[in-house]
Amino acid sequence: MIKGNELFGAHIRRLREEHDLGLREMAKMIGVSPTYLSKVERDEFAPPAEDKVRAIAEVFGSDIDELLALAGRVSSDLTDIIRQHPVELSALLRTAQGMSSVEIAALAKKARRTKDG
Amino acid sequence: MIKGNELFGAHIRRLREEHDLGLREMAKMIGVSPTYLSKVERDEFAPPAEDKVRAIAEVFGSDIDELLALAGRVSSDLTDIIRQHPVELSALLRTAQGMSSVEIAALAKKARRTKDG
DNA sequence: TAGTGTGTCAACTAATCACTAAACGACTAA
DNA sequence: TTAGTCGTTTAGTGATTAGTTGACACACTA
Repeated sequence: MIKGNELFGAHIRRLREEHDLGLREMAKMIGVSPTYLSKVERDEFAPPAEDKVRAIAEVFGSDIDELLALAGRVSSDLTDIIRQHPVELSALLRTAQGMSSVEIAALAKKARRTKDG
Repeated sequence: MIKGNELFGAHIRRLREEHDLGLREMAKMIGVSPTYLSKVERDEFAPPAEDKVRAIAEVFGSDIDELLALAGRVSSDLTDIIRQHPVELSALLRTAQGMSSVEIAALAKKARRTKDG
């Protein structure tokens, strides 16, 4: 889980320490230099590119979309989906603006029924 | 309306010619150089940044989200919305993947009812 | 006390993005 | 016939993104 208003860097540093993982070791796992990871973890550098964020999510078993959001990004497969029906999906998303997570989840459920059944 | 599989550049060139607008004149309206617009229109350069695409949509009265989609982009306010509820909205969008425009429009309508009460 | 592991600092960099300036040939109108 | 307009060509540029390298100080331990 992501704590309060934890920034991306602080969040992954906490995860890394909770998993007793060294900086160099983790850097190797996600394919960046230790120096870079250090700066990212202290939020001195902006969060890395999408593929690196995905690698991090995989290491810790985090939800990819949630971690990408914390990194200020949106998964590229989602923007691809929007570009296929820009008018309708833009309207849908703007309506979802201001709704609660529970309400949106209910809407997603309704969508699944519409699609399957 | 966007024709068949018209690229961004070809599309805005057609719009411009239909409106009897000169290249230099339009370039001035949207705040770029004529050179740049010429290259964009022939799809030699990638579509411009979001603000320029918005300016173009305004000139021709096009739907902004539709034109942004043709430019390979998604409005930044939409990605902001997604980042506020990444888990739920990602699920919703992936479910919408493969649905028809009509089905998605119906879902958006349902959402509006949910929201308003 | 030499060696190893920890994170950090300063200084760069390669690639991509989003453009611009100036000159050019073809055409038109005066 | 020269001045004005059209879109195009060549040759760049400044800003941003997404990182890297190598040296460094500190703590532990054999």
